[in-house]
Amino acid sequence: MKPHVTLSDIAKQLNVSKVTVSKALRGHPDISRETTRLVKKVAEELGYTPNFAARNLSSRKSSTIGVVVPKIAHFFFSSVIEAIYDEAFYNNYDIALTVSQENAEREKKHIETLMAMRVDGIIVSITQETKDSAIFEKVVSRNVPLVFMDRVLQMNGTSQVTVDDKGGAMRAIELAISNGYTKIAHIGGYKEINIGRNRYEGFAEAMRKHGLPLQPEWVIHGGFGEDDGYQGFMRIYKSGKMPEFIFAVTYPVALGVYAAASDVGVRIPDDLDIICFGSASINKFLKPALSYVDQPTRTLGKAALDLVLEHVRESEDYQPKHVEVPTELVIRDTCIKKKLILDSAAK
Amino acid sequence: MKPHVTLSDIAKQLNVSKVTVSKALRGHPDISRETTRLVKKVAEELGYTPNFAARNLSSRKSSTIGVVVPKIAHFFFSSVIEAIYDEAFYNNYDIALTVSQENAEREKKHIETLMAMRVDGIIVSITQETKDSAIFEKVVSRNVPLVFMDRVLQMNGTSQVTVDDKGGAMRAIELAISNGYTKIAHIGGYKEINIGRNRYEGFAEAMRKHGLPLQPEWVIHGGFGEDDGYQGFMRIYKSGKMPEFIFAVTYPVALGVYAAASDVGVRIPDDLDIICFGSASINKFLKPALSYVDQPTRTLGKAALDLVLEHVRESEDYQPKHVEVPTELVIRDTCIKKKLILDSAAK
DNA sequence: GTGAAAGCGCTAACAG
DNA sequence: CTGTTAGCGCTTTCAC
Repeated sequence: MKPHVTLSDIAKQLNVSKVTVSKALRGHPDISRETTRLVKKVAEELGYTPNFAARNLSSRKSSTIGVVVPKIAHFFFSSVIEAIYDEAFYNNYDIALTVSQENAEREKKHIETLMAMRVDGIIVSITQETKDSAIFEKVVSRNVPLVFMDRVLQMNGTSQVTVDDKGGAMRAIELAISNGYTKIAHIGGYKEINIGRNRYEGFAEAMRKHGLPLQPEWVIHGGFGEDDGYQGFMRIYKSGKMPEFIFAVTYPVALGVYAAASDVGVRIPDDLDIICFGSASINKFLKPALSYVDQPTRTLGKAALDLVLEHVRESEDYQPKHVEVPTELVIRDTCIKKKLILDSAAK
Repeated sequence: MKPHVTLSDIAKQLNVSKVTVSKALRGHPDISRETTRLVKKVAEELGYTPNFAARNLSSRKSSTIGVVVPKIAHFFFSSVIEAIYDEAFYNNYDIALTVSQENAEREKKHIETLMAMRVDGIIVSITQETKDSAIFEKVVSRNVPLVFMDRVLQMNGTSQVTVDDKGGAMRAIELAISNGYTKIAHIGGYKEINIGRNRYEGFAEAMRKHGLPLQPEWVIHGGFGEDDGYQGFMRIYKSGKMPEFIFAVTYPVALGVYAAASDVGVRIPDDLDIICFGSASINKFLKPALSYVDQPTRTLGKAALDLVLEHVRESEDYQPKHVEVPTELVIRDTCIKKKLILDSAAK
């Protein structure tokens, strides 16, 4: 069996040139309707499959956007990714998706692979541990459009799509305060990364604004996973000084708090109330379902893709942008006004 | 700025040929250590990035495996995918991941893209609605190694990796029976797809074996998502004939049952007990945590990748394989022996 | 409307 | 050990 049908095979059969076939297949207006029809028919019959490697090499573009995310088994990312896919599909682009597993070295390797693939642009959400921006500088110096998404690095020549982390955090804390809480803890992410830093700052600012002191025992910094939530709670618990309320930096961290609290017999939300940043589709099945600061994942994914494409298309002196999408407070079974209700009941 | 550094640029600078550079960069033993060192040094200095399109075109291979899954925001798939990535990484392969969104048309398009990319092999988990195997026949006829994973199509020339759906389902039902239940319902998947069919058959066979009749009201067939679970429960509920126990075809379906049950005031596991196929990392935070038939997702992903690579490497007359990985019953807070305990307490 | 020529950047096969 | 020769399959000019 001949390994692969090529343009020439079709051309030969029709007694036209490769060029005609190439153009016809791409629907180029140069070619007459009749010829186009014929070419397509024969291509179909022969079972022609274009060779992207050849096409990309020759055209110097790939019509694919590279994506690097730290995790995939995670509601936030898988949801954003679906949105990116949909938007790419709609724009006739392919996505080359890679997963860094929160590992900076892998991240670097993936970006190198994407550049070697000559993707038209790259969207990345950095790992927890990414410090070195060298690889990203390299991307920029190659004139490959680069968009940071959610977890970003501040860099010239790159666009960014983030959520309003600080504002969202502030409103969450203010909700807690308006519910009567004053002993408020924060299990936060690394401060080196924007989402960790900004959510912390929103927390701190809201506290300051309402004259509440920050207790060092009640401010924890760590990673963004369940384990980190578990450990974070335990550190607070063992300090002997229990807060009334915890603001968790991510949904998984909040889940970790649930697990830890349950292990030591602390009841949520009665003994300890909680709110977090982000959610998951399974939240409605949690008892109690977490109230949370909603991150519009689809908006985020779509915005990220639109930004790269914008950059891809405008070429030369494109001015990178920073898009910040707003958050929304969603109230479920935690952080509700029960204290106030109790207070008024006591009267 | 010169768009891209090429082999020739390096070659020129060193006064050697492109071939020498090419070989040196790939660590070919032909080239002396000294030359190799020099070449690599210059490549680094110049910021050389290989061009995969050119490499693939010339070598007629891509060192990448295509993957098509129906969903990504889903614990089962995201976990399997992580395993596939890890195994590919370990074997120096790249993964081209695509998501069909349970849409057969997209699935087809993705497979065409992967073939156009000349991936070395393809792993696919078909959509709920995939009927037509034509596109897969095309893959096989092109001699592209094809491995079906979890959701499979029975086809000559393809390998398969599945879990022991029937056996797992049987054991789940037998557990329920041994716990004293006789009124057992099944909210199942489409019977056209192996996982739906086999889990149903395991259920049916276990029932038969223990002399329990199948009530038509208690056997529902539908999709694999939360909605399907919700609807399925409601159909059973509205039939007026409530079972004591439900076997849900997937974890999301079970979640849908939770939601529906909660909406109509049916308590789980007291009024209605349940078990399901598959789980999720958040299960431990559910109240009650679901007992389930565990699918070893990492094993599945690794096996799928190993199978494609095996096929890729053995070329010619490779005999496709069917690997079936065993399941395990995991007991959490549902389907426990409470009925027996009650019985003995009553004596 | 169509085609001839040239080349994208790399590797395979062979020769030295 | 190194280099020469020939493409891989396609798209781009630019003629006709």
